[in-house]
Amino acid sequence: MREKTNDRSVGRMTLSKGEKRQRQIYDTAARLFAQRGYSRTSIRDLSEALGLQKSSLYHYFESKEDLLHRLLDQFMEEALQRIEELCALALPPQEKLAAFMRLYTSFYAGDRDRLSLLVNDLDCLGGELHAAMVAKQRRYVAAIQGILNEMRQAGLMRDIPLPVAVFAFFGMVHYTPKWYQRDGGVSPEELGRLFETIFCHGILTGKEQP
Amino acid sequence: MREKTNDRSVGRMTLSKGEKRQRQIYDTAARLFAQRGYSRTSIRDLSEALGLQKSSLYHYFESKEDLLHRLLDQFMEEALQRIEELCALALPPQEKLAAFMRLYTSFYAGDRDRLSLLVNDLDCLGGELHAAMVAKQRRYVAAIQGILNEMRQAGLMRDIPLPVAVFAFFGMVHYTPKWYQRDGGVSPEELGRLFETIFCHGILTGKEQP
DNA sequence: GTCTATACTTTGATAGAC
DNA sequence: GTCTATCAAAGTATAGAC
Repeated sequence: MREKTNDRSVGRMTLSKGEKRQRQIYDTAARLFAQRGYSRTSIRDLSEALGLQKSSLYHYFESKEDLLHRLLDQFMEEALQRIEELCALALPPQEKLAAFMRLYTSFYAGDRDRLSLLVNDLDCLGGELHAAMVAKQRRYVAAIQGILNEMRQAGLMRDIPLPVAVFAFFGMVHYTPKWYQRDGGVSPEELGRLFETIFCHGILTGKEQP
Repeated sequence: MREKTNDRSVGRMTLSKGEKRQRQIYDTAARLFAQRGYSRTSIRDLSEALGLQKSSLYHYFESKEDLLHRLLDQFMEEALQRIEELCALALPPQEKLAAFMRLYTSFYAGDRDRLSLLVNDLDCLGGELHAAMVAKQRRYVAAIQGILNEMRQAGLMRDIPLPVAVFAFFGMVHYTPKWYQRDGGVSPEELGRLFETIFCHGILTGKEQP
C-alpha cells in the first residue's frame, strides 16, 4: 500500500540504508502534500504515515518549509536540465517546439505528485526560497517563448499574443494533476503527443498534418 | 486600495446597509483567499482587512468552511445557469462549441478571485459540501462533453480522447488566475476568442477559418 | 451588529535521553 | 537515528455585555 516506485530514482541503483529512508520520507511527503495540500498536511500526518515520531523527522530536514523547497528544487532542476539540453540542439523550430511539448508533458504528467506541489504549493515558500523557484520557472517560460518567437518571425504562427499561447500550453499541462491518471489508458508520452497535436494545430498556421 | 467593482452585482442596484456589509465581507474574503490561499488565510487576517473583530464576522457566516462554500456555490451556480441556458439553444454544434468556450472563458477569467478559489480550494470543503460542489462541476464537463460528442459523431474531430480534449480546455481556462490580468491589454472576451481559436483549430478537423 | 474575553485544538519546532 | 516530553504560537469558535 505504501511503496510506490518513483521516477526520481536517477543515478545509482543501490541505496544505503540512510538514503533509502530519506527517499521514503521525501516520496511520502510528496504524496501527502499532493493529496491534501502542503498547508493542510501536518508534520504529524507525515510522521504517522511513516510510522515515526514527529521529532524524528527533523533529522532529515530543517523545517517543513525546507522540506517543500527540497522537493520542488530537485524536481524543477531535473526538468530544467532536460529542457535546456533539448533547446541547445540544432533543430528547426517546428521540431523543437514539438519535442519541447512532448518532453515537458511527459516529464510533468509523469510525476503527478511533484507537479501538484509545483502548481499548488509554490507560494507556500517565502522570501528567498520562493524567489529562487520563481526564477527557475521563468527559465521554462523563456525557453518556449524563444521558440515561439522564431515561429512568429517566420510567419508560421496565428495572430495570438505570445503570453496567451505560452500559458495556454502550460495550463493544459499544469492542470493534469486534477484529472490525469497514468494507468487510465493514456501514457504520459501519448499525452505529450496529444497535447502537441492540439497545441500545434491550435497556434500554428500553414500546412496541417492530415 | 480596497474597493474593487466586481461583477457579482447582479440584480438590484441598491443595497441595504446590511447587504452592503455582507458583500464587502464576501468580496474581501474572496480576494484574500485568492491571494494567499484559503488554508493560509485566517479569520484574523480577514477581520483585520475589514477593520472588524474576529468574532463579529460570525454574524455573517457559520464557520470558515461555510464562508468558502457560499462563495463557491454562488459563483458556480451563476456560471452553470448561463452555460446551461446556452446549451439549450438550438445551434449547430460548431457554433455551440465556440460560444461555450467564449462564455466559459470570459466568465471565469473575468472573476479571477473566485476562479482561484474554485481551482485551488475546492478540496478544503469536506463531506456533503464538497460532494455538492463536485456534482456541479460535473455538469460543466457533461455539457462540453455532449457537444464534443456530437462533433465526433459528425466526423469533425481529430483522433483525440474526449477527456483529454475536455480537460485541455479546462486547463487553459482554469490556469488563468496564475498569469492573466484583465488590465494587461486583453479583455476576458478577447481571451475567450483566442482560446476558441486555439482549441477549435487544435481539436477539430475539416476546413479551417483563415 | 459589534465588542471584549476566553475556551479549546492543532501546529511547527526544540531539548535531551538512549 | 529515534524516542519521550514539552513549548509557544496560531488557529477556529463561543459566551455574553452593550
